[in-house]
Amino acid sequence: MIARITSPVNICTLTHLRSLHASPPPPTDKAGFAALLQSASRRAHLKQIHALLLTTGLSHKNSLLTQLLLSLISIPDMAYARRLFDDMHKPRVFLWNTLIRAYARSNLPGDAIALYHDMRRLGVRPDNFTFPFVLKACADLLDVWLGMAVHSLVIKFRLVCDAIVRTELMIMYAKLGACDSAENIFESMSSGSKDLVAWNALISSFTQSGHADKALRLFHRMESAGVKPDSITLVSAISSCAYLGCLEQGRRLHRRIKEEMLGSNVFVENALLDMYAKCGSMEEASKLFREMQQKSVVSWSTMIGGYAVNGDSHRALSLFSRMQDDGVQPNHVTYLAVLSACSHAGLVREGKEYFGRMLDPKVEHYATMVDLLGRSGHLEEAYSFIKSMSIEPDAGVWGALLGACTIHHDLELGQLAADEVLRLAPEIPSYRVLLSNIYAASGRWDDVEKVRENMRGNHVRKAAAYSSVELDGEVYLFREGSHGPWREIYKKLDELTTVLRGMGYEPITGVVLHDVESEEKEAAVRTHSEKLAIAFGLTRMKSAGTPIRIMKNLRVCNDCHTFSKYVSKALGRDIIMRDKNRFHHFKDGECSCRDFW
DNA sequence: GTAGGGTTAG
Repeated sequence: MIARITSPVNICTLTHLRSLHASPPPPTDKAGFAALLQSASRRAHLKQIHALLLTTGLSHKNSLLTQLLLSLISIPDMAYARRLFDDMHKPRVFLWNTLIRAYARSNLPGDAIALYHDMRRLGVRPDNFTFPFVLKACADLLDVWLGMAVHSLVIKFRLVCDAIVRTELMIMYAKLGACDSAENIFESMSSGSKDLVAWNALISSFTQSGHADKALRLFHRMESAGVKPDSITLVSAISSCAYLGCLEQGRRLHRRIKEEMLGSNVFVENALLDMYAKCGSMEEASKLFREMQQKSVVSWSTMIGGYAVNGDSHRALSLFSRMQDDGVQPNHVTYLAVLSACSHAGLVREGKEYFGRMLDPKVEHYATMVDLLGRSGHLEEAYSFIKSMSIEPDAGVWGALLGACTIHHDLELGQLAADEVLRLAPEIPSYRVLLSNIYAASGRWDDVEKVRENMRGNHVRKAAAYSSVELDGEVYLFREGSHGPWREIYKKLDELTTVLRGMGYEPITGVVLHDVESEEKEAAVRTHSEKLAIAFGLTRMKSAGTPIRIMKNLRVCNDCHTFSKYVSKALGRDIIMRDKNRFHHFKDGECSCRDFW
């Protein structure tokens, strides 16, 4: 009888029988229940088994309830799992850990912490398994005080020497932005316990939290210490190069992977594709893409997104159709890349068609559509599109409308979008800057001042603009008007400006938002970080065939854009500039964005 | 019976 119930087919039969006859015979021993639990995957089955279990007087009921709980977590049905847990008599630490882990993994860090508190209140002693889950939850909550409190408990329970707990502590601090604390923990490890996973954990945490420079320094230190990188180390190192725009370093890593047979796989190759794309070299990206033995949906999406930001929307879209011909199913990131390709090229009709093909568009896809409509001048349509949304628009959606209103100088709609954006994301400075830009463009300096006053009052600070250039593997950083040790750069810039003026270049001072005289405005745009970077590139990179590659942390201004076009024409020198949104490939006085950005 | 590191966008 028991043997018959254990096969899945017979469970179906059991359920079927139940519907025909009132009460099928339930399993009578532990093995019977265990087998039933193992083969039941549906919530309804588990609930039936739970009900059956409650009616039996089995001595092993507790271990069966544990199994049932594990099954519920794997579905996952956290609410039901929690009810079951609360009904259990004195659950052991294993179960507490399992439930805390389940909350931490289900993106419910607050529930994980609350459960930890319940556990402590009932006097259950946490162990070395408990803290990795609790620390992950602290990191996800972005709560540094809580993280520090848990750290002190780790010390109290004498678990600070546990390698895994320590790695998790390190990751938590890095994610919380406390890089120094993360490094201190790393340094406190003996060289014996600094294993590859510990190195990788810190390097990848730095990469993912926007400290790519720290990640690369640590990567070099790891190699100096004689630890051989594996594919996971390489992914982080390559991603850091992508973030910083370090093409030379990225190429060097690629060469080493081939020559030294360092462990490569599709993750590493995807990171390389992205690095080439983010460094503005789609030629190298597509060469690698052709050579790749195995391509995942991420490989395709990276290439499509790469072509999109580099201004080659038509290649992006034809790659998208090739991908589908190859039978690769696009995911929501692929669609973001496709829509952004349409947006960068102003392909409104195509964008609408692709959007229409999506079964379950997310809020980011709506934001990209608003960007596409608004950027190409269909502001009212973009606004109606937002109003017709079936999901709640977020700050990104309204921000896209605000950005479009800034481009097309629509003060009224821009004001409306800004109100929504500031309500939803008061802490993001770039949106306030956009609003002040609209006011400035309309000459409303009092309103500009009000926005700035408000930013000061709320301690919201605009990110300082900078540009960077990589030379011989080193990154050189330039800030607006910075008078570093580079007198030659200013000299070069003056000479260049004179030549360009002779060709018809006039500084565009509309981008200067201060209400000042035009001479002062000219002085302000003269030393924008992009121009300093260009002058630096020209003085230090003599080979005319090599393009000057510049990374800008914010959007490039109209004047620097025009300036760069003139430079590319006057000197026959290509300039490749990555800004916050996209690439600008300047060649023979033209830009790949066709002045649409 | 439970634990640490990786790719696209945001």
